[in-house]
Amino acid sequence: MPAASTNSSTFDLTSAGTVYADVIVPLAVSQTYTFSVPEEMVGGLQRGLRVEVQFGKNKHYTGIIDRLHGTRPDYGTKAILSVIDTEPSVTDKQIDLWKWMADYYVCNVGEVMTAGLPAHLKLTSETLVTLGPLFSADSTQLDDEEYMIVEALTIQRELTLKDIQGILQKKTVLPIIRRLIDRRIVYLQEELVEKYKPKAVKCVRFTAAFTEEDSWNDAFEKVARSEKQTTVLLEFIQVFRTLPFVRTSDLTKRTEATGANVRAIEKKGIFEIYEREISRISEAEELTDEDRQLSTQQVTALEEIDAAFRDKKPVLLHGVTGSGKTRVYLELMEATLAKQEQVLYLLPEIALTSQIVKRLQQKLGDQVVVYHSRLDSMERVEIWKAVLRGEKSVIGARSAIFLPFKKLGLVIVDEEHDPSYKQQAPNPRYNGRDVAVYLAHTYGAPAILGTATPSLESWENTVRNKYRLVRMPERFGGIHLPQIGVTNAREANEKGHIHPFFTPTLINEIKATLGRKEQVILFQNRRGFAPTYFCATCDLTVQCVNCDVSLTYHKFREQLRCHCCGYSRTPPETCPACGSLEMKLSGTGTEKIEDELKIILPEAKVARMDLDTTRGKNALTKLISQFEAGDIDILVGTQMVTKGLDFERVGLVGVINADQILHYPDFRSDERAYHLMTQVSGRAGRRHRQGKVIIQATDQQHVILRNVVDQNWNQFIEREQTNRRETSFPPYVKMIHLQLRHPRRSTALEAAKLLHLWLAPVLGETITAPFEPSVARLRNYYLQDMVVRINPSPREVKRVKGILRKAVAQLNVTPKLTGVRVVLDVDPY
DNA sequence: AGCACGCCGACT
DNA sequence: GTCGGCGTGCTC
Repeated sequence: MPAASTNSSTFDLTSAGTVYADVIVPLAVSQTYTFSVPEEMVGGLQRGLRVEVQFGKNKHYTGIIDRLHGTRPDYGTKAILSVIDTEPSVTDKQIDLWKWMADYYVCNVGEVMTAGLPAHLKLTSETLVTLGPLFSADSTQLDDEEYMIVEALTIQRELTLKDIQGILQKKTVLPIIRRLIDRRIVYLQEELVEKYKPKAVKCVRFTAAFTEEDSWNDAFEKVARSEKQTTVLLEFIQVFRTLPFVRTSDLTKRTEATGANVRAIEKKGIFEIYEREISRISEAEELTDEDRQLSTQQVTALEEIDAAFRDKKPVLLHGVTGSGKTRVYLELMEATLAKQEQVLYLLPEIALTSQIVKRLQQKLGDQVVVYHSRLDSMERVEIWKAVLRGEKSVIGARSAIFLPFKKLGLVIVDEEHDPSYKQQAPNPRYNGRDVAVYLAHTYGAPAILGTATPSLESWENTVRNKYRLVRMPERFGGIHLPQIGVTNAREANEKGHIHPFFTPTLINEIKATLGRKEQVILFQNRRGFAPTYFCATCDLTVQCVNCDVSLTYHKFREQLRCHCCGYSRTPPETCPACGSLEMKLSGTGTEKIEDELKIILPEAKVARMDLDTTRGKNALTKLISQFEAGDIDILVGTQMVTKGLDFERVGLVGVINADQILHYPDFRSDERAYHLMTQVSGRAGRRHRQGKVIIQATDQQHVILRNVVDQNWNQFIEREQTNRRETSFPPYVKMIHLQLRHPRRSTALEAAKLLHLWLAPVLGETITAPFEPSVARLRNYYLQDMVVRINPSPREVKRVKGILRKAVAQLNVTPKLTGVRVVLDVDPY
């Protein structure tokens, strides 16, 4: 159902009278707006060009030309103020995609444009301009107007576009700013960039002469005179087979030897000391995959994928962890690049720092760029332009679907099951995976969705023969499945047990793992120290002032914080209600786990990975590099640790509280639990050694846990399909979620009731009555929800979306209820 | 999303 | 008498 594309080529600009342009403005308005084109601008205008327009009294926006025509509207038009581009910044295909998204996700094109166009390409009158760091007061290159701006900036560090309009005594300043930006003389809202250099660690390996086991006797003879060196050599032989690399520090710490001892062995020609640059692929063992011949499984998969592509079918690649999917992607990517076509490779945001990205970049070189939300906006624009010229392929997070591909030849969506492909926050609430498949379709490009744990949606698409299923059920040579065990979480809370939250089994395994110089990942799906702070006398829980949630205690800042709106306060010492002094904490977050570990294992280096520790631009990369370098023994984290982190030295993964994951009030809870635990298990052990996974749970016999332990995907999916079908949930129905928001609860409720009154006769049983979500107030807005579940046939979906759109529009013109915001979420997560 | 217009309460 | 509260409607 793509929107019809109306190109300027269908309209003869030269023979007509006044030319009009329908312009998309980056606002939540439902239509395009028509501006007249001044005669001198007519030549060279086309769809996709950015123009400066005045919208309302004195707001200037960057708009995109959608259509040029000669039909005079029956209202007065303003003239386009200036044309910002000489070549379109946005392609025909993109505008069509924007419209399709607005239609599918029931929102406005302007909202899609806001999400899709990098900030630097949509200047508004509020934008701040600063002098670029490269500017060297060489004023000879500047014309008068440019000089005046630069002059003003040297006095006053930043200017708004309004200021500049004042300085130049004219309204049209964007083209001048554009020229200055292109020459890197000025920047827009420059962000602080903290530079982080990945570090190198010193590692030890045998020289070529001593690689073989039969030469080791010679080696021992050579070091026989030194007790220390002998110990070091013994230790090395013990560990080097099970570890992908051995750091000098691994040897010295364990043996009480010094770096000098290791260097002495190097001098004797036995060891070789080399620098291992962390986060870069430099080691032979990591390159072997690409040099190795394709396995028969990979060859078969490629053939099947090829056949599916010839049938114009997207592929769901169901490959277990370690089956060698990445190699398959690489083969496909290389073939696409060889045809001078572009590739879009999507990954969940967090996985973009992973080794997979480095592996792809290593193999494909500078033909690929990485695009994600942590880039600053100048970097974004550079990538945008390179992609528009057709020069680059992209590895990116969901927002990469917005890039202006010139000739897209392949789309890969890795970890397709990952819920973070769905945008939750502002409109458009799109699913990057689904948009990517549609995008591929519009280019006639093949699409491939890969995962070890397919989503029910994609699985169902293979059942309905919309997607072709390709399986890779076997692990690539020598990689072991982790051994998964469930321990009774109650043991951790038994009287007399000294380590709260940790069962004896888990503690012992952590110690054993650290003893082998391997690393541990612990998963706890809650950040902060404790999720509630309450009065032991009257049971009052300290709540957020803006939201209906309890505040989480953060020990680091000694603060209570709201995880919904960011509100924070110091913890009250006495109960705000009864004045009691007995204020207590309950529940467990990552911070508490981290704290406790530091007490139990004082010599271990413990770090935490959650939203709080990864906020800065490079904080995440830094943490990952440190973990990879072995500067961290135990990593405690939320969801983040489950995704795409492939560390060679992780020997143990622990799930602190599986009950929390298993008993989540949501139709997708079983699926999410299965995915989460299977994915986190995949972090344990790689090819050097079998990893271990320990799941702490009260309900040890929970059917999902059994499936995870047995790695029995077939049983899981069959049961889940039956459940969803019997209870009418996606993928067997199409789900649309409606949420109403208003500062007054009564108004929100009244609006919800009215909307339901209108919709119920048309939609019948398919719409629920309004209900309050579990968090009934958010950022001072009261919420009312309704859920629509309909037959997923395209015609029915289209009909219902039309009805919903109309009803919402109607609500927005109903007296007293105009202030009620309605949010529609199609295919919610 | 802004922003102005407009119609009711506490102040110089 | 006016300043300003935010409900309402419009932006080509």
